Amino acid sequence: MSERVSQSEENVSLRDTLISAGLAAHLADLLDQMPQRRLKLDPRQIFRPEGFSGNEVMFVRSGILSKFRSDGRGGRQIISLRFAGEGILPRRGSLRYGIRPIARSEVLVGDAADFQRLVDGHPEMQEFFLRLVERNEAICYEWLLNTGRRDCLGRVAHLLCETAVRMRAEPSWMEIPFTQQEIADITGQTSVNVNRVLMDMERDGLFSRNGRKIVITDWDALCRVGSFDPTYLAIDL
Amino acid sequence: MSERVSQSEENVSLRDTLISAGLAAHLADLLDQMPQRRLKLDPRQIFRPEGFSGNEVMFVRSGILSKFRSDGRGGRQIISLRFAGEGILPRRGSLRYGIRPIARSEVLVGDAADFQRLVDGHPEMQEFFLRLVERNEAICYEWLLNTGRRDCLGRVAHLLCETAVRMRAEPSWMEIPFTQQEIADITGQTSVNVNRVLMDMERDGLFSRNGRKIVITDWDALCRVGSFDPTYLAIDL
DNA sequence: CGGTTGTTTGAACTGATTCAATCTGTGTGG
DNA sequence: CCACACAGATTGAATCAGTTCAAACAACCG
Repeated sequence: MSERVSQSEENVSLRDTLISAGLAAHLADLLDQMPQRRLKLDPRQIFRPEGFSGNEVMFVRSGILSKFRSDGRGGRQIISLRFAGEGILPRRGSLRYGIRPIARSEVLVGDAADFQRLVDGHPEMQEFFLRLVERNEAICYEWLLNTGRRDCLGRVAHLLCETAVRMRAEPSWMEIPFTQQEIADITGQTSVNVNRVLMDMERDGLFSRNGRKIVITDWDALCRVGSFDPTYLAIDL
Repeated sequence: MSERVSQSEENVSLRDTLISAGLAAHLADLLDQMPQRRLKLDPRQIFRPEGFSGNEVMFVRSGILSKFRSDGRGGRQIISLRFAGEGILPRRGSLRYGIRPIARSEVLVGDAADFQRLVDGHPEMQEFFLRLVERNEAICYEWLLNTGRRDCLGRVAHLLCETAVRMRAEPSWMEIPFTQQEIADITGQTSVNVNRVLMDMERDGLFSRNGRKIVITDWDALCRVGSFDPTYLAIDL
């Protein structure tokens, strides 16, 4: 599909990221030239509160955005992630979720109407975004299986695998972008337990850690623990 | 939006159901006239196994379809439901989930290509299905919050509320279409616990039961327990 | 240096699972 | 109409995975 883009590279252009995600160059140019604001977001500051208008497109240039919902009692569930090159499409009405960057992120925000015009005019682009929507649906189903049926080890392992693939991490290592609290918010657990799971997995020889940086010593075993099969993340078939 | 269609009525036409879901009559006619097979499905018989081709459209005329995934060890997670009038759109490649009717169901199956032609030719129809896709995404997010953050009582209450709305049940009562095992498969629990939750809720005066038939005595309280807010299920805004 | 944010650890607790048995309702065939 | 089979619902007891609360520790940053 696409050549590997280093995870450490901070200044990839949106154009390049879209192209590496499978969009034709001339269409990526069109999106790149759409009227847009470029915003730098500080990590963990709420960018859009729950209930905000969905009348805008967002593309992640670098970093990670999360969609989240809060339950009544201080809890928070992260329901979706957008890595660099991925986007949040417009929705009619208001969003039922909030948007919060995970790491320091750069985002392009455009007008829903402009985006709609572009997509309507280019069936190939429509096709591209349809695929992304399908991919997001597949991810959502995977997460439902994760929170619904897998045990704590499986949940975290699956998330790590998915993250490694979506970040296009080097085969051997990656910098985990999440705090343990965020891993808990994604997998429906508590940070305390996530911590214990991470230590268990390290003890079991799945990877070794140094702060957020982990060296995956046994990728196959990690996939097995998380029953992870990456095919659902592929965009080109 | 739409007039109430009785849940007991078995022989509603797809056309009517689509219209009541918000599709213009002449477009509903077109879908109705598309080449299609009509199938009657027995409850709980797997209709499409996991990994089946996604090269077809399905519309539920009556009954309920479920998308499910099995974990390795006998467990099963239901990741999505389609009630009468709802459909499963084509996907490129193969499905990562299986399809299984909940109740006795009648389904229309058409060819992906035929469907695509229709949609491409009618922007209004495209708009309609886009909205349904967005609705399904909203439901999926709601389920993630459900399995991830709510306790067993909240999960079941939320499911009951959602089901009542999507079945267009009478305000006062409904026939629960699920076995307790299926409720467990949806909410990420065990059937034993679901049973206990149901008895608790009955004891708390949220509803009274007679077999699968429940009379909801306190709808507001049920909504509160499940922190259910039906706006995400609306199609027309 | 002090403040802040995130990680690690322990101990007590509890919500939910597991396993196993019983009960109930429904449909089938004799 | 009864006997039987079968699927689903109900119940109890033991167990355990994961939470809760609280405290200590580490890393980072102005």
